[in-house]
Amino acid sequence: MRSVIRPEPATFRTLFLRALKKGHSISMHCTCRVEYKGRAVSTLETGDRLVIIKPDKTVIIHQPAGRNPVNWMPVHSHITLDENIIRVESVNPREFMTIHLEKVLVFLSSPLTDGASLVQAGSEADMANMIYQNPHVLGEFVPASREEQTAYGFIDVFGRDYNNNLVIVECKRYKAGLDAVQQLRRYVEKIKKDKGKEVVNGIIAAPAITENAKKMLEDWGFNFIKVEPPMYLLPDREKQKNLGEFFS
Amino acid sequence: MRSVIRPEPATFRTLFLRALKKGHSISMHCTCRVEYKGRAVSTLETGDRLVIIKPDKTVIIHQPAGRNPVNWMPVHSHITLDENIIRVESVNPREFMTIHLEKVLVFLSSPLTDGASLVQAGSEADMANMIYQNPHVLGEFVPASREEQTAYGFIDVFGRDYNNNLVIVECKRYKAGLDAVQQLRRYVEKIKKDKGKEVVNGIIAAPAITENAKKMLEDWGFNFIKVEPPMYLLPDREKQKNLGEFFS
DNA sequence: GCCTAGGTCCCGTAC
DNA sequence: GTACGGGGCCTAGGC
Repeated sequence: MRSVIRPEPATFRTLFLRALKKGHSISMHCTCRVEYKGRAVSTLETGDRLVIIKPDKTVIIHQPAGRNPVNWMPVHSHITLDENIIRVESVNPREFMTIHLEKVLVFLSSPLTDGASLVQAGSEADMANMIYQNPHVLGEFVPASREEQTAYGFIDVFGRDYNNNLVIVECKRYKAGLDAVQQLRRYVEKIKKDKGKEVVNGIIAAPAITENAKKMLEDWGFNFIKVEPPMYLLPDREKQKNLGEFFS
Repeated sequence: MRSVIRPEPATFRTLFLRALKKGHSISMHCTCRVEYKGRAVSTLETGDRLVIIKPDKTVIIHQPAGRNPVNWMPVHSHITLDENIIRVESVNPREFMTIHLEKVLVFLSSPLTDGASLVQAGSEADMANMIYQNPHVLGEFVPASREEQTAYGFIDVFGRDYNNNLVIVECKRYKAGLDAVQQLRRYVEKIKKDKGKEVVNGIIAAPAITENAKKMLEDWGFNFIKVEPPMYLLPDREKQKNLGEFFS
């Protein structure tokens, strides 16, 4: 572990290359200019920033404000140090970044070890599971399959209503917008066409829906049902994939 | 500017609170556990991470791998230190995060000053500008308005073909997918309906298009035209906003 | 490798 | 404030 304030250029280069080679995590506060060329082109003129280099060769540059990095390079980039210039290169997508160091204010490196991974609940998939296990939240709904792949995308939950009509459910963990309705519409049209069904019902299951989306939903004869995403871990039930039988 | 390896708890608290108060940028490598509750809920068990706290009270936590933070809190959060626990609270959206510090491996803070902002080219807006200034790239196309916010939505480029039919152009800086086609379809349908036009043509202008999207595009009688986003800064031409006249 | 869709998406912009 | 769409989006999951 090393931490050096205002290292001399030679010292910095030694520390930097050693940390890079050993796979340590590097954090440095520095004054620099950044050039990027790849999917777009950009220049960031001189200023003080935080530069992060991870053992997996991800490079992230943060200005002193905002949640998102101002510049970055993806995992598994190729990193070299050329005098006071850090050159970063990526193959796929093909992109380049150069960090022109004017001053290294602080250099810091440590061998961080982290075996944990985030355990999380409240996703759209959790919602789909919850509906599948508690179909009554959608009223007259009998679930049949979950996370079904179609040529036009994934369908969250599949089922029938009490009149035996097909029902397609699109879940959103947040307030549903126009895009959610379009997505549902795409699935319904595809199923109607492919299966030659006259009536296929569509449901948006979400905690809320925007005005415009509600209107478009009604224009297409679909329904919105208010459902909150479950904020707890559900018991893992084996996925049921039987669309073939379902349609027989 | 401070940099301390393995600070004592009391020392850490002093340094942390002082940096927070002074609006310095904090970067620390530490062993910690993280709990989050808000739009979702999550737990990240103990491991070594980089914790960033910015002067604008953004909090970002990075594991030693991957481009994205594993946990974060938005700009303008409320941050307090309670013994060895950093508590972070946000009002909108309402969320909470706690960082349970086990060991501070390195603490680092500096008063970073950065007045620069990213200058970038190659965006979708750049594409729309380029098409507006060089309409011949779309063939028989006469542009009329650009990036027009109308009751029908945000349409990239508007115009007519040589038969005087309305044309709506949707630009994508990357390969266009199903969502792009549906977006175009929505705009075209809206214009047709609201203006009582029989024929409204739709164009996807993008460097490429997926197979399924191409198929859906053709099903709806729209066209794809290959256009690359301009990777250089265009001369800024004043926006022409005359949709009202255009439709008269 | 491509395609599709989710994300504690973030972010700007128009209303 | 909400709504809508872009992003060098990133990332996971299928094929």
